[in-house]
Amino acid sequence: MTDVARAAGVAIGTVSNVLNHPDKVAPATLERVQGAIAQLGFVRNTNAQQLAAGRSRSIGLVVIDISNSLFVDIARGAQRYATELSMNVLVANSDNRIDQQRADLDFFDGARVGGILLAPMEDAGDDVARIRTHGRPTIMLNYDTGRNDCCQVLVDNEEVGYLAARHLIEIGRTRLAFVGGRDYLQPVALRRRGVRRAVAEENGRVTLQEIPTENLDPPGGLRAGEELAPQVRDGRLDGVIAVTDLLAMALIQVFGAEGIAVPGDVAVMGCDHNSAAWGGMIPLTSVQMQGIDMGREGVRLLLAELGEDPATHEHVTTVLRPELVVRESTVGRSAISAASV
Amino acid sequence: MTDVARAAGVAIGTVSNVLNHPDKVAPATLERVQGAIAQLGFVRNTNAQQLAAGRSRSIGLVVIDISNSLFVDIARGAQRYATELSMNVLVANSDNRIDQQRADLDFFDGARVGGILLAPMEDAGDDVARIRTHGRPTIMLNYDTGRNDCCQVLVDNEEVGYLAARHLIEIGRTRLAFVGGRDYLQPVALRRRGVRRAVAEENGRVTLQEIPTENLDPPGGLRAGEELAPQVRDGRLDGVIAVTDLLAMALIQVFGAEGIAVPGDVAVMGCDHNSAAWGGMIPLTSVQMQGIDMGREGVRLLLAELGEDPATHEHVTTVLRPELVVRESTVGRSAISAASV
DNA sequence: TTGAAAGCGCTAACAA
DNA sequence: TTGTTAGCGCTTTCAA
Repeated sequence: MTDVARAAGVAIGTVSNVLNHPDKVAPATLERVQGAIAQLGFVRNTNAQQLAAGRSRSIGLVVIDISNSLFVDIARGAQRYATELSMNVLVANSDNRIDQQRADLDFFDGARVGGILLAPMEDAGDDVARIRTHGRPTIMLNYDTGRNDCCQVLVDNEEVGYLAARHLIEIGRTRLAFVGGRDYLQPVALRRRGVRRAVAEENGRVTLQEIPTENLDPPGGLRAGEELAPQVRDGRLDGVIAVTDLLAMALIQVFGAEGIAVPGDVAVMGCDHNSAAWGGMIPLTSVQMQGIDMGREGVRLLLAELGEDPATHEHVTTVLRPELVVRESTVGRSAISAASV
Repeated sequence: MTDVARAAGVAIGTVSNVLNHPDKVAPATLERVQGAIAQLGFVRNTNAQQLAAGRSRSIGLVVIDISNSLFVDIARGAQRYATELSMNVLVANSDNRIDQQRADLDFFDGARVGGILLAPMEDAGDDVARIRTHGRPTIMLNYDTGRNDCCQVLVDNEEVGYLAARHLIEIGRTRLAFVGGRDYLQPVALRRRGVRRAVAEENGRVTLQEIPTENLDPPGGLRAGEELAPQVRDGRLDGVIAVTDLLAMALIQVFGAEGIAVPGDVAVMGCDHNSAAWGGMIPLTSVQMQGIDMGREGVRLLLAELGEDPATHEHVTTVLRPELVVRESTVGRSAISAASV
């Protein structure tokens, strides 16, 4: 910056003003300094800037698994909104490791970012508390701490399950199964509850069986599929809600191999609109998790919290409404325009 | 840090030594200072540290599209290796926008990271040159500038095409088609060349037709599939190489809808082992692009360049060998153990 | 409107 | 082995 000042024949403080308060600088000087900046290819040192200014234009985003498309969407949404506000989002991927997640949080803490967005897998209460101690707001994405100890952006996972079950019921399916996971995972428990509610509303006209699986990966789906296939043939089952798209795709694979038609014999749908399950033979009906909105809203809440007095700040929780995405696996090809592929 | 010094009853320089040169500190003092650090929950300010030290323990990774699993793998590989070296990788996603890519590069330049890994979509020569001017090494991943103006890590894309075609030939397919894109995309041109070479080696025993598509997305694959389906029925085609996995999945989808058996009537394979195409009805044979290795090698080259005198540094290009991944879409279920699902 | 100078929190050379 | 101190590149008063 000293070089720029010399080249433009002004003092270093003026260069700083050109960068930070261009309105406080005479037009002629401004132009001269900007010329020098361009000429020298000057890029200001963010470290020094942050150190001197004591504030940051960066936001740290820590996601537990970047290979899940929900988190990619969150990153995208956060990034786009931050760009609009001329802020920056840095992404750290914890690669499904809880110790890495802690390291990522500490890194951003050390970098003195303005705030942190955290999309965790499990509870990270201690880490968040520590970082908050340092005066850095942290927003939780897609995870309900249940403690009202930070702002949160959630999707109404019970509504996810409800929407899924309603959809199957509305297309005339009456013998349903809910496949997936175990209730210690927050989203599983909530989606299950929503499914039950939708079924209960039908006063016995619709039946529901629940098939837990060891985990949420395709192999679990294959086993569940083998268990369910005979029921489909016997007419005891005509609609399946898998708690994740990956599970749904695995089920469809098994049904296909067993000669069962989807959605003819059985409609199958997922619940998290995961692009890792796209491109399959049968496009999957699912429920959109609003990742883009989640990232965007996270940034918004973060900035709101940054703008408030920490002493009086009240944590807010934004709950997003999920949306049904209807594709072939429940209604068949006929009902969908070719354009939607 | 002043607080830590006071709490431990030492000078601030000693705290710095504890952090940076623990061997230069008496064990008793060391323990006392570390105690104070833990007690106060002190996290050192990376900005100040980098400013004072003039070097950085961070690496910036700029990827053009984080929703492509190759780039996710690259990030993972880079991250894991950097962690081993107690360095940090920050990821910026350019979201397929070239101006965002430039902004990302400038951001890392401003943050004075140790070096930059760039996995670009198109040429970014100007930007890289500018950043290099600032003395920051930049390594190109998965893109050959053809100018030997920086270190590069590439996959032998001609070999990708060759491996793909060899595989189909080895399982007895003789009437092949290469589907995909246009040659202005580097990987497409190279893979096509590899396919041609494999076919040429068969001295006319194998035929090859080439079907360009408008882009590399599923819709392009649907159109190509409709063009090819009649040929399969006539027996004029028994093996297809799609230049991307997404294209391959779209082809399989069309063939399925037309009642054509894969791989019975026609074997179909992709070329980039993209997880966005997993979970489909028919697991896809493809060619592994070694993303993890690419990220890892990128970090290695970066550190090597950082360790050398810039004046004498010679750019190196590492070319990774792709690997065939055989799954059902070319050899059927029988040939694969159920475990591989 | 511009210039001068005091720090931001840390590192590293040097002195004790 | 520990303490002292001069910057690192910038922002931001305050004075001119």
